[in-house]
Amino acid sequence: MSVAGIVAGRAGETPREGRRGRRRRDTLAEILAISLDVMGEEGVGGLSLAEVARRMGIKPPSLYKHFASKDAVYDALFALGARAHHDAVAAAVEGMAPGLERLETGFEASIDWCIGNPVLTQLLFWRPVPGFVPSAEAYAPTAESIALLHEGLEECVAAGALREQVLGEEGIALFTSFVSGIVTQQLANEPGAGLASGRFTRHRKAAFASFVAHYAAGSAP
Amino acid sequence: MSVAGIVAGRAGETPREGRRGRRRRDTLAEILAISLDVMGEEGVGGLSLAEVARRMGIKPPSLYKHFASKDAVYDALFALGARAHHDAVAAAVEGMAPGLERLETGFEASIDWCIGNPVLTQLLFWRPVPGFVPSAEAYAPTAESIALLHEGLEECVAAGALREQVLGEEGIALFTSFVSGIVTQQLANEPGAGLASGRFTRHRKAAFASFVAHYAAGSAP
DNA sequence: GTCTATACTCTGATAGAC
DNA sequence: GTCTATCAGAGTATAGAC
Repeated sequence: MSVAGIVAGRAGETPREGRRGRRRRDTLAEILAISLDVMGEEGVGGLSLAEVARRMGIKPPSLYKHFASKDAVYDALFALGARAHHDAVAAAVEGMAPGLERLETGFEASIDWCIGNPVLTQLLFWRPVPGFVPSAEAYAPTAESIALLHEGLEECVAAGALREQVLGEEGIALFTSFVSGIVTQQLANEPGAGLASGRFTRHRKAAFASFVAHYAAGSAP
Repeated sequence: MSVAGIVAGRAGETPREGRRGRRRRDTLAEILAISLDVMGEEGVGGLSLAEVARRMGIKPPSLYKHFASKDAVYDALFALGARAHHDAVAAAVEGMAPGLERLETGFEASIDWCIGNPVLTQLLFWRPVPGFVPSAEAYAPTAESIALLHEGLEECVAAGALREQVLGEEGIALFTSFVSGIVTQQLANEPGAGLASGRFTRHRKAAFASFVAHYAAGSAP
């Protein structure tokens, strides 16, 4: 799902289209979508509400009818991103039979979403905004993601595919670190590349294989 | 080595110490050290030369006698960080016998340095500063680090400890991604923790073991 | 919900005296 | 190398009319 698709149905809209001559859309969603545009161009920490207002064809004070502060915009984007990421992974593994294949599908879906949503990924995983700390509500979907992952690991253990050790803190830490590492390296060093062509994402299957090799039932502890 | 140690011998100096009453030190190094302080407090992208000048007890224009622009400060810090990181890893493996143990020592040293220098790590690995692109000179030590890593992998292959496949792009990508992933997760989610206590760095040996398990000679391709 | 007007603070950077 | 003075601009946020 694209950035625009996450926020609202903004696909096909030209950036400089005037506010008046446009079909009525949810202003709140538009603020978030344009904020993402600005963050993509100026850096995640470079969001300026004045610039957002400029692009919307309104004056900065008008934005404060929708968001109490700049951090409130960040928080809304954090919540939205965490939710979208979780939903993307959950949707990808939905209906699959338990086992390593399902686990790998989730692994891939997570990386896929991050590469497709680099701005939100940076906000979620890198915390590049000085004073901003996400609210508990915004952070909530992350716990769901961890639970989903733990469930997937449990299935693999139950099926005899992975050792029990993977269910501890270590397994979760390694799995998320591997995702984070591939995504971070890719976005930092080769931002424009796609999932298949990226110098790092290209080897995501090898990364997953490493994880499995370490925890495979029958391998050394 | 501490941040202060990297830049110059500033250990034990109190932050508010006046400029006049202090033993003469290299102003250039002091600018960089205080810049790191500010970045640590305000975020990497939140560096303000005015704030640096304030803490040094001088006026902002004076800084421009040493650095042509704010990006020049970032670039100097990038160069310094890349060099320090490389040197830390090189020093750790210096004199060790070739093999997996040497490789793991480098792996650990890299993570160790990053956790000990979170601000420089963010600058080097996350690119959180909007317009800033490091110069070729600043970036140079990174190539040395890659060469050192490649050398270490070659030794392991020669010794029969790892499969030849590790020498391709994939091996380098995975190794650096694993380091980056553990460090990123640790710094983003539990910034204050140390190497041994961190929820993610605590499992760095398991991450290395995963890498080895995947490429171990005799394991499945 | 939008506007005008405004208050306030901060920034990076330059010119030129000393 | 330091200063004063200054530019030229950005930003967040609020008050209050409409």
